[in-house]
Amino acid sequence: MPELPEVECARQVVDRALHRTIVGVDDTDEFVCRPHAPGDLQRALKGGQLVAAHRRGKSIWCDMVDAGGDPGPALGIHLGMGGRIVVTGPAGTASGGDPVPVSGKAIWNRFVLRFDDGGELRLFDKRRLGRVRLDPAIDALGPDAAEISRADFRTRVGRGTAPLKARLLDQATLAGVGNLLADETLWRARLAPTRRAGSLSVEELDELRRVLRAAIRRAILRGGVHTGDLIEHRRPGGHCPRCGAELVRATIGSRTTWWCPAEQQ
DNA sequence: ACCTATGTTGATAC
DNA sequence: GGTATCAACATAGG
Repeated sequence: MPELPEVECARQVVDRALHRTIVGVDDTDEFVCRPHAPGDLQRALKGGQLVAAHRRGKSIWCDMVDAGGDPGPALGIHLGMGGRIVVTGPAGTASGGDPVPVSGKAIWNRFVLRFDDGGELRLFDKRRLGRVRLDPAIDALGPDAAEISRADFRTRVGRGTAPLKARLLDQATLAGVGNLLADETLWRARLAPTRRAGSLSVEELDELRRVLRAAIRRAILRGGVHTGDLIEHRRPGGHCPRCGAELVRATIGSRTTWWCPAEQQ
């Protein structure tokens, strides 16, 4: 599920793991922890504490201190296509806070921090496309989609010959927009995903930014991008919930894309 | 068996 | 160098 709204919720879950001493690390999943070797993360994290959880786009990273209280490497967490963060409280207490109960095989816990109070932070990810690494390259990401200024949005999004949807999905342009949020936002803005990004007027770009920010806020409040008004209609035979026209489907930016051919221009 | 999937990335070709 | 495209990644579920 993870696009920006889901990742912000996950970051808030990570907040509950702060200031707890790490006594155990399961970093044995070589795909999720790549390019680190098993044991690398354990050595870097054991005995330390997470002290802050940040997010930019779909990436989370945590500031660390070591056992002596000195700054350590940052711990980067990416949820991939379907990862979730679970943080449990001290042993014997209810597992805290996760809005949707997560249950499944232990093998789907791809990375685990165990704290001295008996609680854990887990990256639960059936699909295994999530990722954990030290000192992730956050600078490679564009500005966060929920924070980007109007001026930056105009110059970064409103250029180039790629289809508008591909531009929105480019995390180096703008961080946080995924496939569902892109379709929902373009539908709300009445813009065709096939438009060349550089062909948008300043007015269209400002409106697109306004609609995107509203869609993000709404998704955070309602529990995820899948709650968007268009999303349930993204299926064969689906119709535009505003005008009733049959939606069309195509692959744009190498992702499945649905839109209303009558309204989105 | 075959297809699709809310993401990222490295290779490739302009 | 910048830009754009897409297969590959690992796995589950329809």
